[in-house]
Parts: sequence; structure tokens; C-alpha cells
Amino acid sequence: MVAIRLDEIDRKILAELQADGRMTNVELAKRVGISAPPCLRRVRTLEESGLIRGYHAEVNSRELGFEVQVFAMVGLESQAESELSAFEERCREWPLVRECHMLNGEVDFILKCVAPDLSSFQQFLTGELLTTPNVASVKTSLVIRGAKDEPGVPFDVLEERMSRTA
Amino acid sequence: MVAIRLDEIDRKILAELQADGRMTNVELAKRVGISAPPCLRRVRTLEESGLIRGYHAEVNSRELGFEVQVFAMVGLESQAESELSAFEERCREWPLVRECHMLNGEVDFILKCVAPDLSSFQQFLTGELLTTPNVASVKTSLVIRGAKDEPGVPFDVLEERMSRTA
DNA sequence: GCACTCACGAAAGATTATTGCGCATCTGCC
DNA sequence: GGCAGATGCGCAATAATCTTTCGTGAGTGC
Repeated sequence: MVAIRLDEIDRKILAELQADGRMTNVELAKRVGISAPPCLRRVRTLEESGLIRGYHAEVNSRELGFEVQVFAMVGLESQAESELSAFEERCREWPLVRECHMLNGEVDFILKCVAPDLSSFQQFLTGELLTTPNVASVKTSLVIRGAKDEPGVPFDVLEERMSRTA
Repeated sequence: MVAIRLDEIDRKILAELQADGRMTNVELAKRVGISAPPCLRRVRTLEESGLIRGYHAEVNSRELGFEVQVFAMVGLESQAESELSAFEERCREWPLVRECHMLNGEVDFILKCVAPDLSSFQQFLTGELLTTPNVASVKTSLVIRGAKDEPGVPFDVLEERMSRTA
């Protein structure tokens, strides 16, 4: 992973691919204002530099049978680094846990989970999460409804900052 | 949005495109075991049915200059439906707010935010979020480090359920 | 047994991806 | 000023992919 100097075209490419990751290179080139070959080279460079981590189809979880989404706040008994890593590793192994972030404040971790239904989640909660060694407390909150769910970052904020510092 | 009966090939397609959304149709067809034309037809059908909502490049927020990620728990004064919708609409307009979910329990909403640095976030917090009408309380938690961040749903869980009910 | 529906896969033409190469611009250095 | 070297663009050509068309076979209901 090498630091890369991005120009405006690169940022446009990132913004476009974040919005539509399956766009053809020809279309992308047209939108950012260069021809196809240099555009493809830039995309490859962005991928190799790690600025683009991958491409994902966004699926409709609910329609696919994952009716339930839950945030879980987890507190641990011990916050020793080895214990923190051990818990993180557990989270990586649980398919129902989609995100795990270590937080500051009273709570140690926040987990975003999905499940086919409430009983599946309860089963995971009582059978897995709560029985994990070193887990002191878990507070769960069901998602009643989703109001916004945008992946990635707001590139317009980035552009603003660039123009201000330029 | 019409309900669609999915067979195993469709689920494989969804899983593959969730993992790599930029895969060529030829490669996808090879992986799911059919030829390219019917594979493309299935993908189009999945897109039109809304099961595939879109495709996104996953970008490296930190390298792009968004060093800070914050979860904010928001409580409102009034939980009347009109007030709830009004707050959700505000969230949709704030670029730093990437996700907004309504929760059950003590807290009304959880927000996932990104920002270039702490001071940008403080500025947003004090200048926007806290001054929004009807916002009663905001508790923020900084993400110290990310341990897992997988988009979408675990298709292996889905396959398990299918085979159990079949 | 016969229409009907459905989904597959081969074939072909259109579009796109990818490579090679020449050219312009910029930079550092005489 | 003027000369390498590096960088990045775009044209052109080829390889690969996309997309449509069409014929075929399996399954279904009557």
C-alpha cells in the first residue's frame, strides 16, 4: 500500500465507482473526461494501491430473508489487548455479525448483526455471544426501520476541503 | 418489486456478486455453472426485482482522508411519526451521516458518521446535530479501530436454512 | 398425446477491455 | 535557453466480453 497523490480525475473515478461499481470503463471514462485506456490504468492503480478495496453488489437483505437487524453493545471483563483481539476474532467467525467496531466510552464494542428472524437472533445471542468468555454485558437494540444506508464516504465533502486548502 | 422464487443458481449469483461486484458475466456464468446468456438474464431479473439494489466500489475511507468514524445515539423529545420522519429527512441531507437506523429501547436513532478529523465532526455535532429541533440527547462514541466490516448478508446461513426446510 | 410455458445454450454481431505505441507536457539539470 | 528523463494522454488494433436472436428440450396442464 503506497501513498498516492490523487488528482481530481481520480477522485471523480472513485466517486463514480462508489455510486455504480459495475459501470463499464468506457462509460466511466466518458464521465470523468478522459479516454478509456488511461481511465482503465487509473482504476487499476487505485485497486492496487488499496484505495479501492473491492466491489460489492448491494442486496436487499429483507427480501432475501434476513428480516432482523440488530445493534449489540458489548462490554468485556478485561480490556487487555489479547482479550480484545480474541473477541474480534470471534466476531469475524460469526456470520451473523456483519460489523464489529471497537469504541471509546463505556461500551467496548458495537456489533451490527443480521438474522433471518428474531428467534435466530435470540439463539445466537444466548447460545454464542453471551456464552463467550470475557463478555461482561450485552445490550441489544432492534432496528425498527432503516432511514439511510449509504456505503462509503461523501466525496463532495472531500472536494470542498480540497478546494479550500488549494 | 415482485416476489421472486430463487433457486440455488440465483443465490449463488447473489453471493458471487456480493463478494465481487465487478466480475464479468462470463466468469460469473462459469462459477454458477450455466452459460453466459441465461446468467445475464438472471442478473437482469435480480436487478429489476430489486433484490440487487446496486453495485458499489468499497473505498478505503481512512486513506481518502476520512480519519474519524463515530456512532451517535440520538434521543428525540417527541416520537410522533411526523417528528421521526423529519429527523430522518435531516439525516439524509447530512453527508457525514452515512447510516441512520431507528431503534427500539431508550435511544431513538443510531447514526454512523464519518469525518475528515475530530474537529470537523465536533463542528457537525455542535453546529448541526445538536441544534436540530426536537433532538433531546446525543451520545457519541468514537471508533477506536475496526475489527470487521462485511457488507451484505451471509449467504451460507441462507443455504443452511434452505436445506433444512427443503 | 398435445399445446403451452419456461429456461437453456449455440451462434453472431455489437460493445468493451486491453495492449502497444507515438506524442505532448512537465521537471530537473546543465 | 535547451536537453534528457519521466509521466500521462490518446489513437489504433486485437482480444475478450456483452447482448440479441433463435432453435431445442424439459416440464406442466388439459
